[in-house]
Amino acid sequence: MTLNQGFPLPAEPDADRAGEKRRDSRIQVRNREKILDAATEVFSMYGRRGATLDQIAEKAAMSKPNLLYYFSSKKELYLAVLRDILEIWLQPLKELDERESPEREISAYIDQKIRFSQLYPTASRVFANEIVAGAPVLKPVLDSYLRDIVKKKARVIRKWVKRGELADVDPYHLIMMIWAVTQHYADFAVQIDSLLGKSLDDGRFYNQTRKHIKRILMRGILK
Amino acid sequence: MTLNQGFPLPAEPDADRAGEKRRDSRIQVRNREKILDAATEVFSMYGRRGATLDQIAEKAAMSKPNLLYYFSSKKELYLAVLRDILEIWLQPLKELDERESPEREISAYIDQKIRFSQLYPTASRVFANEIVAGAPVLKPVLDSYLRDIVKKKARVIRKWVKRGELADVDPYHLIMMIWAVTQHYADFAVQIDSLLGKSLDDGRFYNQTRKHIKRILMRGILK
DNA sequence: CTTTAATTTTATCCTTTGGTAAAATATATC
DNA sequence: GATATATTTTACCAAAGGATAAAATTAAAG
Repeated sequence: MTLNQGFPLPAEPDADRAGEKRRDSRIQVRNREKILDAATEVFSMYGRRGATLDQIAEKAAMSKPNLLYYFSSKKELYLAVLRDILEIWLQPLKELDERESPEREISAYIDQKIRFSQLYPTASRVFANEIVAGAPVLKPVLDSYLRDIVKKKARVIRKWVKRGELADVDPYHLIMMIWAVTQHYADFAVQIDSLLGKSLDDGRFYNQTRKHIKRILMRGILK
Repeated sequence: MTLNQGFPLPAEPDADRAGEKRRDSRIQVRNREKILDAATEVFSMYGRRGATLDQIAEKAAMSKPNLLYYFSSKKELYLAVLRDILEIWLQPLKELDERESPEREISAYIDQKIRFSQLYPTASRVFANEIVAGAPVLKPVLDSYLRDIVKKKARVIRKWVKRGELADVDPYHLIMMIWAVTQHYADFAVQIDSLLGKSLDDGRFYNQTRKHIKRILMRGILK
């Protein structure tokens, strides 16, 4: 679950220096990933501040100083985790294509979002934590990068409305609704489990949820 | 913003002992409320573990030991905050009445939920934090109290469906959807602000949001 | 094999944090 | 206004937490 393709977040100080340091020995890759996974889990439960390096180190099965050998501070680790998450979190939205029908495109978008909730629930919760906390780290990204993409996609939706293929919905609110509903199943998974005894891990429930969300939303916005 | 009417959460050890202690002098009430408000804010940003008593004390404009005079531990304070939130968070759902039309009732329910997001955004975020963190404290409440209410209300919705007043929706998913969408505007307020430059504090935006959510959802579920 | 570089461990430091003790001050009651 | 009670302040403490130093170990290169 590690992508890390240079995101609009400050890169680690000593990232892509040309060929100065040969990076990524086998063990390097393996350990960084082990740490990132552990960190994602811990950050998802306790947030940036509540998470402790001891806990993360333990979950990654290594000593704290050893962890700090790979990520030189808690903040750097947190940034690395967020970077990975943002990448996969944003991808689906970028794909909305005005040349296709809104029915097809929005349906596909919902599918991808709910898929993300199924595949990366902890990542989703780290993200949720960051935003709920006021996005102390991501704010700049929200204000620039995300803003631009969403604006662009809002235009696509507006076009569909003008073409008469979609009811007269506000594009922004529609996007928010889709985010809210799909992420809810990852972020509030415990609640869902308490009330329904189910989770998206259960394939049957996953599909039922997916279809249900789509049925209501699509009915609500299609002409 | 302080209700605290004996909730299904463990009461403070020395709560309702008959008349042994005369409680709630003027100053007592004022300070407890000041603390609860400060705590709500801090917990909403950093979660239970990330929040610090120093921070809360500072925001409440008193010394830490003074704060601890009113709430004898961080945990007790956290419980008190959650108790208050749960109370107002749950209220609206209890009011769903099968004798009325689903159109009217669900519409009113959405109104109340979005109102909560407008009035108590920080409270909503404390709640979100607790659930995202895996509901370490609220789990028992979710598993019993909330579960029962939701089950009861699911029955109401199912009745509407059988009567043909509502499309064939799954009651649980419908409730989840409403929660997700309405809470989103409080919990992810920063994101909304980044993308739209608006918040529910803005009356115009509040109404636009409310109507938009309702339009799509109601259209999606009414026959 | 040696030598060099990468990785891991052990010991330790300083700051923050939840919480206590006890003295000091303010408030209420008679 | 003296006495008892409630509230606040000051001074601490022990544990936890982020981080560093340096020694010890392992892996890689020649």
